[in-house]
Amino acid sequence: MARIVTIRTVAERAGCSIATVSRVINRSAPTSADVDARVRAAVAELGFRPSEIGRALKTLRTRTLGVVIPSLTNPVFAASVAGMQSAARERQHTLLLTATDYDPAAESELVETLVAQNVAGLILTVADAAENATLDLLDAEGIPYVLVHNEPTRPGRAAVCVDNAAATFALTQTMIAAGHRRIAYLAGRFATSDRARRRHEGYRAAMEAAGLEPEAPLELDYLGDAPSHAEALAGLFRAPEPPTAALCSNDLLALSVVGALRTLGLRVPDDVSVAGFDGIALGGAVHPTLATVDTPTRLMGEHAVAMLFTMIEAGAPPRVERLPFTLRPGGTLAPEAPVPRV
Amino acid sequence: MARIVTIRTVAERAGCSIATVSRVINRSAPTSADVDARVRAAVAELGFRPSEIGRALKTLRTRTLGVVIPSLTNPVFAASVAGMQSAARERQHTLLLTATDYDPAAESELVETLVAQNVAGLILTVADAAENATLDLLDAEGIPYVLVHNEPTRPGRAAVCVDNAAATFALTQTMIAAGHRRIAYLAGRFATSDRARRRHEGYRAAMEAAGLEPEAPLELDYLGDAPSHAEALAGLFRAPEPPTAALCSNDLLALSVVGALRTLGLRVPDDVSVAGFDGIALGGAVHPTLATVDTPTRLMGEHAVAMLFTMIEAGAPPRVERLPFTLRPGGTLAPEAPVPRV
DNA sequence: CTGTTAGCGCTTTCAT
DNA sequence: ATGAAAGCGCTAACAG
Repeated sequence: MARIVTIRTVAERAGCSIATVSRVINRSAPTSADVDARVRAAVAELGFRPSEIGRALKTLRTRTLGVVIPSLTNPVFAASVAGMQSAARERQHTLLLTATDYDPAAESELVETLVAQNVAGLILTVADAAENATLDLLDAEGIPYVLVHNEPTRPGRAAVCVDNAAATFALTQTMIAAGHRRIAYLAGRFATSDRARRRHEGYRAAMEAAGLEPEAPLELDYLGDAPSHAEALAGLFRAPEPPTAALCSNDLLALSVVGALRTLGLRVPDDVSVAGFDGIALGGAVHPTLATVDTPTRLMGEHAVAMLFTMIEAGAPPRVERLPFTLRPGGTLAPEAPVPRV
Repeated sequence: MARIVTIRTVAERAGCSIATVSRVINRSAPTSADVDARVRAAVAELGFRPSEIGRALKTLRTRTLGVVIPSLTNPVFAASVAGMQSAARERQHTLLLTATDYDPAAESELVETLVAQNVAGLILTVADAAENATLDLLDAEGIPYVLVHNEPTRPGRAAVCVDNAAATFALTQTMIAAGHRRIAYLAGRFATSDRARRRHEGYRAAMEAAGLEPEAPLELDYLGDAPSHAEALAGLFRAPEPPTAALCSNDLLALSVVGALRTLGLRVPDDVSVAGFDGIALGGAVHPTLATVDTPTRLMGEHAVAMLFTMIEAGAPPRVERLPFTLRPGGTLAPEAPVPRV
């Protein structure tokens, strides 16, 4: 199966030593035009590709980046992995991809698996970047890594993210400016997303800055289907003074909430406005379009790889790169109709 | 950096030879309870994880599966990769993920990269499974691989897919039963998707079986945005006798087409019915919901891994596994209103 | 400019 | 039941 043609086969065919073959292939030392041509011919004839394994064992360095994300099913992570893949390919690297399925306990196991493969570095989105034994381990072993989406609170951790609190602050302000006063905050599970928590802080700050009462966050599982969300939302939206708007901690949840509200007989945005967070492509394909915070998800993946390489190759210190976000208007966010103000 | 603790470190600590450490770790030969305990203690204390590289070099076999897909941005592929990842993890394997970005020329390069990494096997979705030099190469080298989504025409190629033609045949019949007579077929680029071609065959067969005139397929790039699609569709739908329904070769395209039709001032489904293919989750989240062929995308990824393992470990011959599909009704598909029939 | 050789971490005979 | 030693494919000293 696998490889039968090794560097030795090539050396024999070219009539030189394996060291010379290596030199020609990697241009790691000058070689004569003569032997150079013979080696290249032999390589071509035999269809030789040097084994990454052999190289890795010698150099203790692979051309592989380990990736740990919660799930590929969320387009946000799919997009950032797409960015990583593209950036990694530009640098002749490949991605070793793993997913936790939102199980924080899986993180350490997956990281160990990846470390055992001698990945050159890691890119990960974890449940909680603050309290994380796995990251401590990587720090201790000096293995370079970059967080994506996570916005680390403690210094010394490299990350590519957006300013989550500032973004929800701005989004909440927009909703308030549209006349909304009772704005619900619906979140994915806080336990598996420090993003959801940071985003809630921005919401609360904006509410308080406007002299409004922040609602207690309602935690939903956005992997759940719309019917289950309808149940969870029924109490909130059938109360005497229901919210006129809902800020959701991510787009997938927001889309599901729109469906759930319809199930409850509420119109979006006429009865309830909805906004999300992330800016997934499909938010623009639905009708009405989803109002959201547009984050450069794919770019975040690309930048994470770029940053990881500066750490690996130039020994750059960890830093946090906050990419710009924009508010994306959408049909799901309307002026609060019944009692219009300012 | 990487690993400082090797099998030798463990052997010293446990006071035995490295061979014994290996035996204990892999249970590859009986060991005394005494040394067994010492080795395990040493492993735990030192935090030792055997290097996959060292193991791979010796055995010429990694615990890694190579994956080649067109793009992670399409939820269909993201879902099948999610299935692969989960199935691979169950078997202590990881995925080496690459994407072609719909460039068929990239396929061979990526496969070579993966083969150079000594992957245990490959799972791929290619532009065209029939004419494919890369697959011929894998066949020649005897490297096990399984296609996903592709429905190979030539025997001898392992694949997990659905019966694309049968599915669009059934879907087209449903549209015809709803009274539609002029049904357009909108496709992603045929050149990069043998699926789109197979699906068109089913459409044409159903139209002809009903004595209707199949429309020439209109090729669209579903990575294009809705405005560009609106232009492309304007001619077709502003003709004197426009189609009353559009069958799209995939869901992402269908969602985009729904948006484009709206841009043209056409209502869905009142003026034009739309159906897709794939069954991506978000088709159920939009309003109206997308009528489509529901394919078990994630399951296809899982089955592909399972099949690959039977080939790797049991030397099972390549076979084609066709998974069941279902027609998913949706709000985008309505009875043809103006002239209702049967 | 080129060849020889050691050795990366591990598994696996072959002895004992 | 355990150890010694070879060797997987490659790179990098070191010689020449």
